[in-house]
Amino acid sequence: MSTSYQQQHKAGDLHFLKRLNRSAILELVRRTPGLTRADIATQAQLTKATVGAGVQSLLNQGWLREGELLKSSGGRPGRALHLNDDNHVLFGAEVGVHGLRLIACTLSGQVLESHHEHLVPTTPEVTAELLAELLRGLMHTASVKGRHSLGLGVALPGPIAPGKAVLRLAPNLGWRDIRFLDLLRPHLPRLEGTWVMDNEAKSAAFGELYFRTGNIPESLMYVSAGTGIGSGMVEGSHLPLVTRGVQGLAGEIGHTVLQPGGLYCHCGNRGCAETLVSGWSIRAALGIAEEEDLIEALLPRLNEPDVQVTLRRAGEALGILLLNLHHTQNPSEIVLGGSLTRLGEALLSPALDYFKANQNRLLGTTQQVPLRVIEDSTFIAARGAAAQVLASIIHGPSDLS
Amino acid sequence: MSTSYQQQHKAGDLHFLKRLNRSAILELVRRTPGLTRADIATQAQLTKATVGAGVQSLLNQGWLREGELLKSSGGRPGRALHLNDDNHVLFGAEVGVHGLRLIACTLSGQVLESHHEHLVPTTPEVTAELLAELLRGLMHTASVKGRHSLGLGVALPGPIAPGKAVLRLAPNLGWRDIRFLDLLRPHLPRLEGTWVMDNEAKSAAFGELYFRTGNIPESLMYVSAGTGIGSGMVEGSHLPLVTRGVQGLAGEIGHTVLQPGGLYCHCGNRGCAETLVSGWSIRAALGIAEEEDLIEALLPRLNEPDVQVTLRRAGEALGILLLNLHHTQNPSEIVLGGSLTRLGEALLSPALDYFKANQNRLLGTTQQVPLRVIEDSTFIAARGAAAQVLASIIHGPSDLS
DNA sequence: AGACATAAGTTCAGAGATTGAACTTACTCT
DNA sequence: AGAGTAAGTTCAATCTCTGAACTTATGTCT
Repeated sequence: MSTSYQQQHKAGDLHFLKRLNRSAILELVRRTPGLTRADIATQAQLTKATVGAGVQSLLNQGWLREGELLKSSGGRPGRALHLNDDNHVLFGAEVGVHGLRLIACTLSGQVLESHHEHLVPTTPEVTAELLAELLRGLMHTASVKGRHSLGLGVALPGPIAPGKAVLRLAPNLGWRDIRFLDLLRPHLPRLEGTWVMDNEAKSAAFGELYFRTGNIPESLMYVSAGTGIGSGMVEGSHLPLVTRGVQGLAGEIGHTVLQPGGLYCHCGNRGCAETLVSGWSIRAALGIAEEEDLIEALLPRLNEPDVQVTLRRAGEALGILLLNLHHTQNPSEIVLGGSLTRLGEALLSPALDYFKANQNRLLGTTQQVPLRVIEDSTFIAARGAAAQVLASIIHGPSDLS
Repeated sequence: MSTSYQQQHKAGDLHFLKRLNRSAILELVRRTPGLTRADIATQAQLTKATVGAGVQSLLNQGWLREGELLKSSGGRPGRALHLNDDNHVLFGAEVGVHGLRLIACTLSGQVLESHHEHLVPTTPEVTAELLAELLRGLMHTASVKGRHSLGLGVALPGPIAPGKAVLRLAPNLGWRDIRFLDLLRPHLPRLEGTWVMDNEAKSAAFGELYFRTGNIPESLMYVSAGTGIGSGMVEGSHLPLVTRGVQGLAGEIGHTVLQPGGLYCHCGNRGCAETLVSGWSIRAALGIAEEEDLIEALLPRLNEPDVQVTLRRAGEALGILLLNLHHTQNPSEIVLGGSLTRLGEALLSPALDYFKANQNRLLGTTQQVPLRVIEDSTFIAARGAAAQVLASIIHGPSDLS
């Protein structure tokens, strides 16, 4: 199951058609900044007249701005069009196991303000209140003030019930069946626009695809390696959809079995990927206490043999996990993030080596699936949640106010 | 990457809108036979006038037929609408490792004719010629003759290059980079309509979702357990899309690693799922020759201890595979097919038991993902390929001639 | 049986979005 | 300076959907 921007099997009236064309124009400019009206007419297969009218209305509403005059190739030069980054603001937040991350960004994903609050979240209610306070702080900064808010996206560390805004489970927070947005809303009556929430790996995946310009991959998978292991898959370069699954369990790759009959996992099954590679399994293997920051504790110890062995084994498991995703969903691009990437080569080399060595076994080609590692993924999920807000407005039923 | 029915980021003109509304009406009646014009107007959010005009044109073109007068609830009774199964025919075929399967079916997926030719395909060219001959035979049967052909779908046992009609690899046929439709076309100049080809598990998955009426699952996964193991995932109940991946490797679950450092697979890697559960691994474990039919050889031997142990181990691996898919893609429904299902309980019980025992570990719910086993999956993929033809016409750019 | 209520389906003038052709604008090349 | 080319605008024509009025067909109440 995917996020659908139009759940019903609706047909369309003229108003719908107009909206569709406006959002097609906006998408084209968003993906290829500097397009001219003539370019849009060609690519969207609309007439110059329709595009002219559509662009004009998007200019008036503050979504687009006219840019420089382009070089002529023997005729009247075209006028470049760009997203208008000055009028709107998107808010994104992530509730993580070790802290709250917040950002405010523009239509093109440019970060205006960000904040990372280190803390271990307690109850959903207290966390919501604190997050709301921090968001109010962001709203009143100079670079944000005066902009029209399009909405707020919240990324959470666990599966979300599809279709409902319910966090089903966050094992590392001890939360279950939380309607987090409902807890947040009373504290933020002034934050206007669309509110959405999603799983952190799915938000991250979405943002990595959605804010990209130029050549957009057909699909993208984000693997989030932290306390647990999760993934998010986005498909469709033109209208990107996040795969969720009936129960929101899509991407719970930490609980795919890699070692039948292996160690017990906290989920009760044996041999889950998380028993081999995850923050908690590394802690368990090396005896690092919950109170210590795992990464800070390990970085000075990377030369110790037992640390090296532990990370190499974990890395090998991560490599297998990546290969299994390659043979299950075969994304156009893989992005690896989460706090564990900060451990560097000791963990990543075995993983990337295994993946490279085995990804072409079936087809015998030399084509490599691009795999990018994000060293600092602090605000990736929060920014992705903001991207989801924008997408739900552009592709959703609303009217591009 | 998914099959997209409109590859570009096109916007729409009035003609597009009309086509969209016609196909929305057709889809509604297809999914809910017996709908009235008034029902359609409600569900598609169109006015009675628009629906009336649309239905009239679909009636004239032979896609719909008027049925019985429905019971009135205190007003004029509505006229039931149904797919018109009398005018069109869809052709579907599967090239399998042990034979060719062909069907001709109606718009609603009702099989008109079918044929199963047992043989081991040789070269692509010879196979194409033979398949063409068999298809011509189907075209001239009484129940097919006179119908307007909408096209042909061909299912093949290997990954297909996305966007191109190229079979990248069929390990069990020894084929590589075959443009099968191009080989077939010269022999079938009279078979009109849209031609498509796809991987057999993907075709099967598509057909299982697409021809269903009533409550349509949001997604469906078909697991094909035969000589090798493959899967196909379809998402979106309203506009179903098959997940393919950049290289067409999505669903190659036979080569996900279940046992790091395990047995060597024919792909060169170690511990692939196929080394634990597949036609060839069962043959290897029990020493059954290629020439023998695996199923026929085993059915009389199900009481033998070594057979039971082998099948139980294979079944357990299959159970893990299903659970891993559950935690990776979380389909709304799983359908298990392929020749191995004919082995019955000995193989299936361990698989289904493991899946049932572990699928709810994360959320702690009691909700079960429906898992259906198809005992006789002979024509499932061929019929699915026919479904893909229909879908490409209804949702594609063509005009519902 | 007849009158009334209710709901399905049709008709048609009107609204609204895209179109295509003609036109204007603006730059390059000779 | 003039011809050529391409971008963008204008506007009457076209096409589809809409909304309200109308017709048709059945159930229900008296």
